[in-house]
Parts: sequence; C-alpha cells; structure tokens
Amino acid sequence: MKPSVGIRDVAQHAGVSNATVSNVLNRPDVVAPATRQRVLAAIEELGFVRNESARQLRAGRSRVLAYVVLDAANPFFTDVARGVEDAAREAGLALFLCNSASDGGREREYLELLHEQRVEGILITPVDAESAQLAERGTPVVLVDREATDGAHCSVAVDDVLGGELAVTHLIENGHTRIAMIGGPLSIQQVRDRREGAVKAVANAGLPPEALTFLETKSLQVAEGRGAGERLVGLPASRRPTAAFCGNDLVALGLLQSMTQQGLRVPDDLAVVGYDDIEFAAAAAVPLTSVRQPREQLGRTAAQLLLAENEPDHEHRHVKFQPELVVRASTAVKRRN
Amino acid sequence: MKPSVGIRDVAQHAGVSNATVSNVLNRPDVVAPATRQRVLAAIEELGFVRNESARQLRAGRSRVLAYVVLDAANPFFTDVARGVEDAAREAGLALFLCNSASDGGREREYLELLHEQRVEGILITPVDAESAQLAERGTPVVLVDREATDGAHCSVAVDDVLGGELAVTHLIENGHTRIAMIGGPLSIQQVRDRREGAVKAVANAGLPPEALTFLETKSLQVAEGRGAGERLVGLPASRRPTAAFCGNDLVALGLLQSMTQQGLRVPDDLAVVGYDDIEFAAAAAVPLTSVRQPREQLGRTAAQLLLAENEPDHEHRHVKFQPELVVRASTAVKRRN
DNA sequence: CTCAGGCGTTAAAACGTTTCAACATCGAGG
DNA sequence: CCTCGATGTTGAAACGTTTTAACGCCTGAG
Repeated sequence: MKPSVGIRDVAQHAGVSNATVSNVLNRPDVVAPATRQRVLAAIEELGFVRNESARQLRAGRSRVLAYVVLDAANPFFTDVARGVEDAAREAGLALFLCNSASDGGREREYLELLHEQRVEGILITPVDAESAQLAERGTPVVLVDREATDGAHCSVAVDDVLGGELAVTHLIENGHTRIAMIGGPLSIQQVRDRREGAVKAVANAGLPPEALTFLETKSLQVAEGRGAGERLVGLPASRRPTAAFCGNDLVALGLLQSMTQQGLRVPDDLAVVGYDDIEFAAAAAVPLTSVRQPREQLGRTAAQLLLAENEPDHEHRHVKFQPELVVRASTAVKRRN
Repeated sequence: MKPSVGIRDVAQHAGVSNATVSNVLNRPDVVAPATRQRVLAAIEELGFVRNESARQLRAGRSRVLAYVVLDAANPFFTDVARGVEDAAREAGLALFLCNSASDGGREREYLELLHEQRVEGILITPVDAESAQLAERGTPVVLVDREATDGAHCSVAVDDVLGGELAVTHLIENGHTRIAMIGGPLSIQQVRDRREGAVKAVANAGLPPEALTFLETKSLQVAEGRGAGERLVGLPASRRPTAAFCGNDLVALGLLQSMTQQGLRVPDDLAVVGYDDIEFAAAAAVPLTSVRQPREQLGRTAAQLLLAENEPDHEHRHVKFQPELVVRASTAVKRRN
C-alpha cells in the first residue's frame, strides 16, 4: 500500500546518484548504455513509479490538457473532444475530460482545480456568459464553441446565428408559417444566437414575427424535447406550429420520440430540424434534418490555438466556422392533402 | 504569464507567516477571524492560486479520481461516468475522464500517467484481458463492467452471459431460427460473454448450433453496424438470418440504419436486439429492443468500492448486477404472410 | 501576584523530483 | 608529458506547499 520507493532508492539500488536516474528518465541518450540498463533494471525491480507532483513542482511544466465539457452525454461534445485529443496527442500531451454538466458550480470547481494543478492549458465550453469570467490566472484558456467577448482568450466557434437562419429559412421555403423554436435556457449563448438567426430568417422572408414562437426548455437534453412535444400536442391544431427548430439534436430526438408516441407524424404533422448533426440524428425514427458543425475540426483547432498560446508575441485569435444544413426526411416537403 | 505568486508572498503581504496562510487554506477555523480576513484579502489582491503539485507532494493525498473509459462516444459509458461522478463528488473528489478509445496503447499511457499523478484511485473499463494486467502499483484500481479474473482488484460487472441469453431467448420465442450475432472484436470480454449467453440460449431451446452465426466486427461502433448490415443484405434471402443480436446499441443503430436505407423492414425482414439500452435506443428509427444495464448504479458502486479500498482490512469484492430485457418495436412478433 | 492552560502564530523540516555547475575520466593532439 | 575537449556522473540547491512541535500571549483561577 505504501511502497513509496523514490528516485534515490533506485539510485542506491543501481549504485549511481539520483541525478543519473533522473537523466535516465528524461534524457536517456545522455547516459552511458551500461548504466542506463542498470538503472532500468533497478526501476523494474523496485517497481518505481515516478512522482509526477514532484516532477511538476520542480520542472514547472505539466503534460496534460483539460477540456471542461458542457455535457459529456451529448455526442457532439465527445466528438469535439476527439479532435482535441488528436491534436493534444500530437503534441505529446494527454487529455483529461471534465464534465460540468451545465452546472456553473461544478464548472467553477473544475476550473479552480485545473488551475491549481497547473495543467498546460484549459479548453472550455462554458455554461453561461458570466461563468466566462475566466480571469487570467496564469493558465491559458481557450473557449470552445463560444465566441470570447472580452479579448482575454482565444476562441473557436461556429456561426450559430447563421445556423439558425439556415434552419428556419429551410422550413419557410418548405411552406411553414407557424414555426416553434425549442431550446434553452437562454443563458446559453448558443441558444440565443440560434434564436437570433431564426428571427432573422423570419424577417428576411417577410413573415410577421409571430410566425416564430419560442419554447424555452431548462436544458438541451432528450427529456426536455419529450416534454416540449407534450406541450405542443396539447395545443389546438389550429394554433399548433407545423414545424419545430430544436436547439440541438438531443432535444429534436426527444421531440421526435414524443410525436410518434402520441400518434403524430413527422414531417407531415410537424417538421423537425435539429442542430449539431450528431451521428444518431441520421439513425433516428425519422432521419433528422440538422445543422452540421465541424466537430472534430472545432476541437482540433481549439487545441492548436491553446498550444500556440505560449508563443512569445501571442495575440488572441477568434476562429469562426460555418455550419451547414443537412436535409433529411424529418423536413421532407409537406404533402398537400 | 509568470505570476508565480506563492504562499510566502501572500504571507509577507498579509504580515503573517506562511504557516498561517496554509492554515487559512486548509483549516480556516483554527485561525483568528481578523487574520483570516487579512490573509484572504492578500490572496485576492495578489491573485494567488495554490500550487496543487506542491500540496500533493507534501500532503500525500490527491483530490481526484480518474475513469479510463473504453469509448467516450458511447453514451453507455458517459452514463456510467455520471454515476461515478456523483459518488466521487459526495466524497469530495473530482473526476477526470480519460478516453482509451479502445486502444491498448493509449490505455497504457493513461494508466501510467495516472499512477504518476498519484490520483486517489482509478476506475477502468479495460480494452482487453491482457491489458487488465494492472499490476498493483500503489494506486487502487477498480474494474468497471468487467469481472476481475485475478483477485488483485475489485470489480463491478453485469452478467453478460445472462444478457446474451435473455436477448436470444427472446428472439427464439418470437419464432426465429436463423439468428446472427453481430459484434466484436472477440478480445473484448463482454462480447465473448454475450456470445456465450447467445449460444446457451440456442442450446436451451434445443436448436442446432448453426442456428446462430457470429459476425465479427472490428469495434462496437455505429459504422460497424452499418457495414454488417450491408454484409447481411448481400446474402441470399434463403440463408439470411431473420434476426440479429448486436453487441451493443451503437452497432444495432447502425444496422437499423443500413436496413431501412436498403429497403428492408425491421422487424419484418430482420428483427434486431441491441445491448445497453442507451437513451437513443428508444428514439431510433424503429424503437430498439435492448438489454438494459444499471448504468449509473454500475458507476456509483464502482466508485464506492474504490473509496473503500483504503480501509485497513480491505478485501477485494466483485459485484455483479443483473441485466434486464426491454422489448420494443424492433422485435415485434413476426407477421406470418 | 503567580501559574496553568488555551489560543493563535511561527520556524523549520520535510515531500521527491529536476537542474546546474562542477567534477572525474579518458583519448587525442600538440 | 601536458593540455584540451568530450563524455558521464554527481552533490546540492531549488520548487511551493503541509505539518509538527514549540512559542508567546492572554485570561481566569487560585
């Protein structure tokens, strides 16, 4: 339980100094092959495991990146994380994932801990705007899927206003004039932006603002989509929207499920557009029209920005990608009866 | 960039000794309110961030648990992770997620790093049996969703043999006599166990062993399910199985997608059973019959075992849960033409 | 007025590495 | 034979905390 065999035990056992052991660990080429073997044997024999705390304390650098994710259960974020990890790995760094689960408190705790750990850098998709007061505390932070408002950080985002516009324009082109947007909470920047895009689309088409109603949900999870579905079905058919634009695919899938469960047809009774185009969107009950974001690339780029943060004359950059509408059955053109 | 303000800077600024600052940080109650305020003010003013490496080096304990997950993109594991995190959080620990992505090499790297970090404990769903040579290296390790073969670790598992048996028995009861099991690689213990259960079910029913064919896939991801679907459709209808039992829900969803895409109907042309009962299973093109595992509980229990590992007279325990079949449309009884 | 005891604070010794300048050793070049 | 540079190795000083035992001060009891 407490082996606690240190570098000096190894040194003694191999008949060298601790400096030599350290060299074997960090600059194997600088030590004579014979000695190196001897040291390695001693390490093996004693079951020595290097103490990273001590190493980091002295050496000053860490070998890990962390990504504080908004919702680990959302495949969108795990896809982004894959991009991050690929880039991190190329730079010889490991990636720790932390799940804030949309909870500002947890987020703060994780950030605090990561700062204390002196990780090489932190990627974060923040819970809300105010949590983005990520005061400069020595550890570089890059915002993912969110545009940095102050100039204090790099950020990588996707144009959510455009995404919302694409989605709702598509619905309008398909003849819908009563459209619901389902998502929330509004404290999430993405939701606000996507809604803004939706409003813009309605205006562009010359429709009255009432053509779009906003149904706020507590989160962007499947259950909320189901709940919204029930609310929708409760409406008299004359006032019920004929199309829904969902804040993300989870909500859309929940909505879909609730519709078929209650005997309504998609897209005939309700057309549905999701957001993110996660892998499950295409496999849904009715394959889901969705706004695709370059997920892996988002993560990869974010990691690269983070790694560039140490360069001498660094200036914070803000990268913005374009989303893309992927049309599937859930918005197939409405059959006229 | 390099503030590097330490505890002694704070001490000096507040006119106390560093020990007092340390006390404010760790035992606030022991220091007089007035001094405490002064110190806190100094901390705030200087933007001091405690160095966790130094703390851990001296104090010996860490405040984090890690879960090395087999596939972060599989919602099953993120659900397990939620259970883990809940339990960890109750014990005042943070959780770092690491994704081995079914790669033995990555898994080894993460384990090595975590050992070096001296985390409080490691949870792992190992890639394969040999990787489970998780030599005792001082940090407690608990196996998740896998039974520990040697007595060296605690483990929390679900009875996969029973799960396979439940699934295939259900198919047989529905009249199927040509059944495919789709999953892999066989190096994964779960796949082997589920297959064993399937074989058992066939034997129990008095069917010949040929009633079950095994289609091995390279991984348990959606794409593999799609690929398997294409292979199946390529078979002449007379030899094509009438039911498929998939190694997990991702594969099942891929299979489903491939079926509908190729114009085959589920369950009429092919009944499908998945495994895990992830949230998306119920929202699939055809709601998926699946074998449900107690996901959160799995994680929660694993974390509890891990935390109990430090008790003086600890004996390794092996908890095993029972899976449960959830029947949905994808195996609705075959219509006789 | 003295003394015991509680309270708040502190000096200094760890913790296990990395790193740096210095130190042997040796073969080659002058 | 001396010097020089290259090659390997080392002693000791950090790194920034926590912790322990001791210390001074104050209060209330005797």
